[in-house]
Amino acid sequence: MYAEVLIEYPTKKIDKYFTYLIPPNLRGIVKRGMKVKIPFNTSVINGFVMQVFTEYQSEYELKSIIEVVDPELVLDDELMDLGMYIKEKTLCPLITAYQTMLPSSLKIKNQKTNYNYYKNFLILNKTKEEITNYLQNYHKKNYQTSLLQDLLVQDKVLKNNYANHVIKALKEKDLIKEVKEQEYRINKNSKDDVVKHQLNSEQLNVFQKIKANILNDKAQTFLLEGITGSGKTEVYLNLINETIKMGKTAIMLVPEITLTMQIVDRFYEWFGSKVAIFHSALSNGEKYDEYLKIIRGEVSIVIGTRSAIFTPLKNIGLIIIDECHSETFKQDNMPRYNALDIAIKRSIYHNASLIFGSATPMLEERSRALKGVYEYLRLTKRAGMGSLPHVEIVDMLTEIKKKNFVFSEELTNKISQVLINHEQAIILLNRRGFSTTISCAKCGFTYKCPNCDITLTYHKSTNNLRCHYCGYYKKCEDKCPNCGEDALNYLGMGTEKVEMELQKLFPDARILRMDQDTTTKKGSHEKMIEAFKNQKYDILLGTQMISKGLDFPNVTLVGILNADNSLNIPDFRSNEKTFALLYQASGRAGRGNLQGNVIIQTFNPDNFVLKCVQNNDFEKFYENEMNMRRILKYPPYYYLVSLKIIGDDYQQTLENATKICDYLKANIDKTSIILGPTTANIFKLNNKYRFQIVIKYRFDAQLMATLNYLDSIYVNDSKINLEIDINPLHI
DNA sequence: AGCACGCCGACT
DNA sequence: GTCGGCGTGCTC
Repeated sequence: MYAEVLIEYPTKKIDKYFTYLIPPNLRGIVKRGMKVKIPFNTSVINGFVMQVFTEYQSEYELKSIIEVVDPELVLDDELMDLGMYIKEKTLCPLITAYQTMLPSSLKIKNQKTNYNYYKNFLILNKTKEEITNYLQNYHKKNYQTSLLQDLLVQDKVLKNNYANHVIKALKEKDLIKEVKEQEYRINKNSKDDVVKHQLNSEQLNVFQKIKANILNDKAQTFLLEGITGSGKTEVYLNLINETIKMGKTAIMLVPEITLTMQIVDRFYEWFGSKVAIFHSALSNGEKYDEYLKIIRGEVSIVIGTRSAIFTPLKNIGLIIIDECHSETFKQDNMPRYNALDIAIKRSIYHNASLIFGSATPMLEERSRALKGVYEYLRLTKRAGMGSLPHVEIVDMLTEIKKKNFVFSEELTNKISQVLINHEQAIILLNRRGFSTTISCAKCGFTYKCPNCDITLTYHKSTNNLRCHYCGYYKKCEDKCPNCGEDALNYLGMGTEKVEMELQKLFPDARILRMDQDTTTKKGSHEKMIEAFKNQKYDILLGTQMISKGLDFPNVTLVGILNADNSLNIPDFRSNEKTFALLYQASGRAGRGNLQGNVIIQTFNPDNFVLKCVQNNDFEKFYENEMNMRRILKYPPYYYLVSLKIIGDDYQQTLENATKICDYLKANIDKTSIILGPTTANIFKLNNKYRFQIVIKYRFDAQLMATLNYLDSIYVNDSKINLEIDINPLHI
C-alpha cells in the first residue's frame, strides 16, 4: 500500500506529491484527507494524504509513514475537492488551502499531538442502596459523608472540588472510584426562557421565502439588504431553527466575533450545545474541541469568522454571511480566498440556501442581486419601536472660524443634552488610511490624481505626491494650492487628544475610550461593551470598531468626527467604505424607544456620499457610485488582478516588473487593461522594493494560463518574488 | 521550509 | 593549513 502525500511546508517549491509506503500496521487506517507523520529529507514532519494506492512502481526505495497524527480528523471529499478549487482560483500552494481548513493546533511546527482535554471525576463504586446503608451505620458527619451525600444526588462530581485525603480515604474503603472523561473546553446550554420576538410582516416574508427554499433543497443565494435595526439576526435565528428541525446543519459567518459577542450569546440562548464557535481569540485547545464536536456530528450550527466557512459539517441546509460587505471575508495572504465565493461553491454542493446579509452590501453583490443572479430581499423597517435617526451635517470650516477645532457647537450642545437626560452618546473618530495623505487644516483641500480620481499618497523619501494606480506624481508644495495658507499637514487627530478635549468640555462625563491601545488585552473588548451597555459610562469614544453591530438602546446620539477622512484613502472603494461606515455608525443611534440623532462633522458638507447618508438615500448612492465604477472600469464592471513584484534590488525588481508587464501585454486578451508597473502602495517593506501591476478584465480566456505560467517561472527565482492576488478587494 | 553540500575569505 | 560565510539544490 502506498500514499501520495503533500508536504506541510507552505511553499510553491514543493507543492507536489511525495509517495510513501504505508506500513502493514497502518493499512486500512491511513486514508485520503488525513494528517500523517513522515520522514522527509533529514527530518520528521507532518504530511497530508492525498491518495491511497495498492500498486506503485518506483525507481528508488520509498520511505514509510510513521504514524497517523489524529485518526479522527479527516477531510472529506467535498473539502478535498474544495482545496483543489482554491488552488486553481487563487494560485496558492495546495497545502495552504488544507491548512486553513484544519484547526491551527495541527500546524507543522506544532509537535503537541494530543489536544484532548480530560477532567477527573469521582463516581460511586457501590450501588446507591449500599451507600445509603453505609451512611446510616456510620454515625459521624464529616467531609467523607458529605462527598458521599453529593454522589447520591449527582452521580458524578468533579475531583478538584474535594480534598485529596478525603478521596483517598473513601477509595481505600472501596466506596468511590475515579474516572477520566473527555470534556469540551467550551460548554454552553440553551436558555428555557429565551425571548423570541414576534417577526413583523417584512421579516416574516423573508423568513417564509428562504424557509421554502431550504425545504426544496435548492442552491440559491439571497441578498438580504436590511437597514440597521431591521432585525436580520432574528430572521437568522428563526431560519436556523427551521434548518435544524429539518435535520440539516447551518453555518453563519460574522466579520469579527469579539464585536459580535452580543449576537453569539443569542445563538447560545437559542441553541446551546448545538453551537460551535470559531475565531482567532480561541486557544488552540478550544479550537481543537470545537472542531472535534463538528467531526463527531455533535453540533449542527457553526458560527465563526472567515475560515469557519470550511467547517466539515455534513448536510448543510443554510449558510449565512452576515455583514457580507466586510473586507474581513477576503484573506489577504495565501490562500487569498474570498469566503463569499467558497460559500457559493459549498451551497451548490449541498443544495443549500445562502444568505448574504448587510445594510450596505458591496456593489458587486448588489448588482448581482439586481441582475437576478441572487434573489434580492429587503428589510426596510426597523423591527422594534425605534425610528431612523435624524442626521445632520456640520461644516467644520465655519466651526474652525469659531475656534471649535474638534467639537462643533451643535455636537457640544447635543452632548450636553444627552448628559442632562441621562442618555448615552457614541463619538466615532474616523481614522485615516494606512498611507499618508496631505490635507489643508484651513480648507480641507486634498490632492487628487488627475487620471484616477484617487487621493495622492505622500512619499517622504522623495518629498512628492504619487498615485500608486497609474504612476502619476507631482512635487509637494509648501502652501495649500487652494487657499494659499501654509496649513498643509500630514496628521489626523488621535483618540487620546479627542478624549482630553471631550473631558475638558464635560468634566463630569464618564468617558470610555476604545481603540487598539485600550482593547489589546484579551476579553477587555467585551468588558468595555458590557460596561457601556450597563450605563457605567455616558460617552463611548472610539474608532471603526465601535461602528458595527452593537445594540445599545440608551444611545440617542452618534457624533462622527472628520467624516470625510476615509474618503481620502487612495482606494477605489473609499466612497463605498465611507458610506457603509457612516451608515452603520448612524444606525447605532435611536435603537430603543428614544429618537436618535446623528451629527456628521466634515470639511466637505456638500460631499455626495455624506448627503446620501444624511438622506438615507441608498438608491442614489449606488446609482452614482456604479456610474463612477463604469467610467473608471472598476468592479463590478471589470474584474481585477493585482501582481506585486518584490525584490531586494530596486533596478532588478523594476526590470522584472517591466518584463512581466510586457509578457502580459503579449499574452492576455486585447480587451484587458494593464496598468503599470508602478510602485506598490507600500513601496518598501522589510527592506524589499515592491512594484505593482494591475489587470482589469472582463472576459479573458488566456489570463489564468498566463498567470499560472508567470507564477511557475518565479517560483524558482530566489531574487524576485511574485505575488498574484486575483480579485483583490483593494489595489 | 530546512538542511547538507560546496566553494572562497580571515584566522589560530 | 582550518573554521565558517551563505549560495544552490534536493527532499518520496
